[in-house]
Amino acid sequence: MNPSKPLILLIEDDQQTRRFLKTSLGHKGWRIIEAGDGKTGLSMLKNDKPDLVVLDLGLPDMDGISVTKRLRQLSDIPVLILSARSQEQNKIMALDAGADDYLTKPFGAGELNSRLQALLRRINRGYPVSELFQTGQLKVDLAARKVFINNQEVNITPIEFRLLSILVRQAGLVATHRQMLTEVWGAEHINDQHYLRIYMGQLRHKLEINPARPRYLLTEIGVGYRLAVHEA
Amino acid sequence: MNPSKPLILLIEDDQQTRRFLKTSLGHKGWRIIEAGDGKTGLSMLKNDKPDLVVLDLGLPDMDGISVTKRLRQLSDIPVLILSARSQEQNKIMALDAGADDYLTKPFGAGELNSRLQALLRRINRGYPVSELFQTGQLKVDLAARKVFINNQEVNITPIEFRLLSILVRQAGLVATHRQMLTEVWGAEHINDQHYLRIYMGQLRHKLEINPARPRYLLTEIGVGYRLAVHEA
DNA sequence: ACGGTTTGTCACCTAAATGTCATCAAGCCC
DNA sequence: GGGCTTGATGACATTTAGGTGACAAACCGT
Repeated sequence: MNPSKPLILLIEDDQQTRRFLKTSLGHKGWRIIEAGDGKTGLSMLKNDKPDLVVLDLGLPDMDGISVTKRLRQLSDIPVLILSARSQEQNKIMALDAGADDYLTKPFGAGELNSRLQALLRRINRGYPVSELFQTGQLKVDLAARKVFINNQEVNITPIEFRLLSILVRQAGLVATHRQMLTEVWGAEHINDQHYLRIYMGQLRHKLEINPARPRYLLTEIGVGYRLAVHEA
Repeated sequence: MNPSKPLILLIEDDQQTRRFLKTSLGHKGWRIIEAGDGKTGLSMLKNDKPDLVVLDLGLPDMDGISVTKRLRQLSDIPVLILSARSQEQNKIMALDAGADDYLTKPFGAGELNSRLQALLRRINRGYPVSELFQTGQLKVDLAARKVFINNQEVNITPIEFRLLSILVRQAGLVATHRQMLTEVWGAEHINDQHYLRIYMGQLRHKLEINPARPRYLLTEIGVGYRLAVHEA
């Protein structure tokens, strides 16, 4: 997490909106970095690690829903969508794709500010700051995004890591198929349990001594998966 | 936190809105409990431990902002505000008082559903707590889906677990054939008591020292089954 | 003690859930 | 641009659980 003021990544192509937000949010105590299109936005997400993303749906290079999904694949960061489209269907699609909030233009800077604060409140409560989780010979550092088995770092892909962090955050308890699928792929993939099999399989391959008899990543048939808690 | 469907506490005095939400959200897989005023709502929060609160701002007994603040004092539960007032100042006040989202009437059930899902996604990232039920040498952790006998974990199938949870939730009391059959197999299987014999038999086999003389899973002839409550 | 009723156990078969392998397309890094 | 990594997808193997019928045992009132 960043030093004092929270950092917003603003992905928006319209110059006028950008200026408006830059000054109004700046006055309310946020730091802001900007991207004019989806591609730039996604790469800035990786490099600058902002605390929040404000995303305009109407970008020149990619459609907003895709950007949202991509953001979700890359991180758990809160996303607030700005859009001129006020039809319910647009909102539903964006929220189901993983956005946290949806605000239609025109909007007031005050409301935006309060909504961003609300998101930040949520995130700061739920998230463990930076702790090393350990069970048996498996160590996971959520903040640093690193995984170790027998003190050896293991290379983990984004999707694998997101699945693993869900399991870590509720270690010992069951993460349901539904929960894992919505958090990683979005609500519309609730039935794609196939995905889970594939990626849980890959995780097991990387983390388990004998993937066929897992010690850490346990299956709960008909329900989901569970990370076993062992002594160090 | 209930393992099955998320539970919404709806605090709303308008009958029409209540009916509308009850049916539309019900169809989307939520369970709903209702309160007609702020006082009732706050007490239901304590007693029923819902997963989310949907709060109308215009209540008869207290103003909505106070209810929101009070909710926040009592718990971290996500709160979505419904209101007829669409002025920015109202939204800001509600959000700053601790609400997570603000939706103005009229709104669509689809959008509300997606917004609630989004909130739930966020909250699920906290650490759930698990409660341990114990009777004699039998321990059951409903959240973790784990069962222990003599401190040894026992493997339990989905149907077995569902039956066991029914018995745990009303430990000491009789669960009728009818209740167990409808909860696990659905109302149309009320007469298939054969199922119960099979699976209760399997449970006994796994949990009882001597399945023929059960200490935990007792038969109530002609009525149902009962989980015996013993000292630790 | 007896017959009918209720409950428990066994073995088997099938269907469902899960896991694995191979492949293809897209993005990313030099 | 070319090699490498990652994610998505389909086909197939494997494991596990659920359903079913036959039969044995226990229970209950008379």
